[in-house]
Amino acid sequence: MPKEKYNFFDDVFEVAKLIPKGRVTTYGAIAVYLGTRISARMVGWAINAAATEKDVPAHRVVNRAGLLTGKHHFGGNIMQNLLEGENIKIENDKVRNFTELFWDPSKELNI
DNA sequence: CCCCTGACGGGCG
DNA sequence: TCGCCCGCCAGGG
Repeated sequence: MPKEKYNFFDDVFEVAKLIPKGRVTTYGAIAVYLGTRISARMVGWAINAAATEKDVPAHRVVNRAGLLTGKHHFGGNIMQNLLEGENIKIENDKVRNFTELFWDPSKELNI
């Protein structure tokens, strides 16, 4: 508990909360926003833990292809259901109009 | 210390 | 867009 080794966990956690409703982002975009020092894989690892322990809209985070890679971890079609509840169309486990719905933190937040 | 795995991404064809 | 290969970093056995 004295050691805060999960610093980047919290970083991903904050960024994920900033994702606007009805928008999606990618693991790589978050990694770049945090400084590239962490790989996109670590972002997925972190967001997984964050979503489990915190209330993070992890369903708005998909891979670069717009594929709902984490849907299996949500269980059933929970992830797809949440996205469709935000007017995001899902087709064949992929986000429809992904490029338009894509929300880049380092571009939109400009930090 | 070594090896494998993982919600990934980029390059190439 | 898809398939294949490689680099990325941390954790578990």
